[in-house]
Amino acid sequence: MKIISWNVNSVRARITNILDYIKQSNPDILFLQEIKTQDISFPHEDFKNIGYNSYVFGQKSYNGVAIISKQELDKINNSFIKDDLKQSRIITAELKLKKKKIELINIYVPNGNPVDTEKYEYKKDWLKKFISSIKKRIQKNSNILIAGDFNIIPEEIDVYDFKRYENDALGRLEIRKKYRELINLGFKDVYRFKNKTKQEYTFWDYFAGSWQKNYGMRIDHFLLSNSLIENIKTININKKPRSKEKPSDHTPIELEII
DNA sequence: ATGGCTGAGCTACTCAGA
Repeated sequence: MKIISWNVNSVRARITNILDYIKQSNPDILFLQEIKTQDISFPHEDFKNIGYNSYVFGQKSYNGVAIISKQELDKINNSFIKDDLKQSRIITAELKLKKKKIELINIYVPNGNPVDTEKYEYKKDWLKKFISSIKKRIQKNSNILIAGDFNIIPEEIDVYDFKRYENDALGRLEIRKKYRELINLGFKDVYRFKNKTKQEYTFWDYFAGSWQKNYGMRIDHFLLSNSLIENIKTININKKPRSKEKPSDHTPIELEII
């Protein structure tokens, strides 16, 4: 079972790249973030034509998340938290894997910049609500997979120049502590669990030749509840899509579970 | 490097991203 997460920075602007990538990587389930469109203008047909169902929580212009899946998924839910700004940032579903029921949670965490503004407060509040909901969920179902664009640099190793980001909304200790708080509820950051010292990134800015200079950061993550650790087969950051024409600024992170 | 580049909505320019 291959599950992939990718912030595509507009599903419609990226549709050719996305379809090519699906054909090459053959995921069972694909989490998309920043689809930047409403449900009504989501390219459902393009995914249907290559054998995938689409479950979409979109909005006009900004944000938006979707789950693309070969098999039909149950219990699709777009109200995992109460979002004060009513932004489309979480979609959840249930996956049956052998005898386990796994709650799939696809997230697009607010960016939060600039710090010391209402945007930063929104990110903090959003994370607080999210952690609180996860705490409740994990008491009912211990099998949880959270993946998406967290907009959090977990540790110094996860960015090309930490000093530049230590007071940024992605790297501030206050925000990184939220990430640790979430993990301490009973999760593993699968990439870091499998790669203790490796320095790889999932995002590179469009400007100033960031990609060419490898000025990147690791802000897209897979968290698996401790109950599912034994199911991990591989975790991989696939840099190829970032090198294509008209790329997203993020690249996919790929998880295989058995 | 609080910049520069990209996309949406719309057709001139602002907002948002990280």
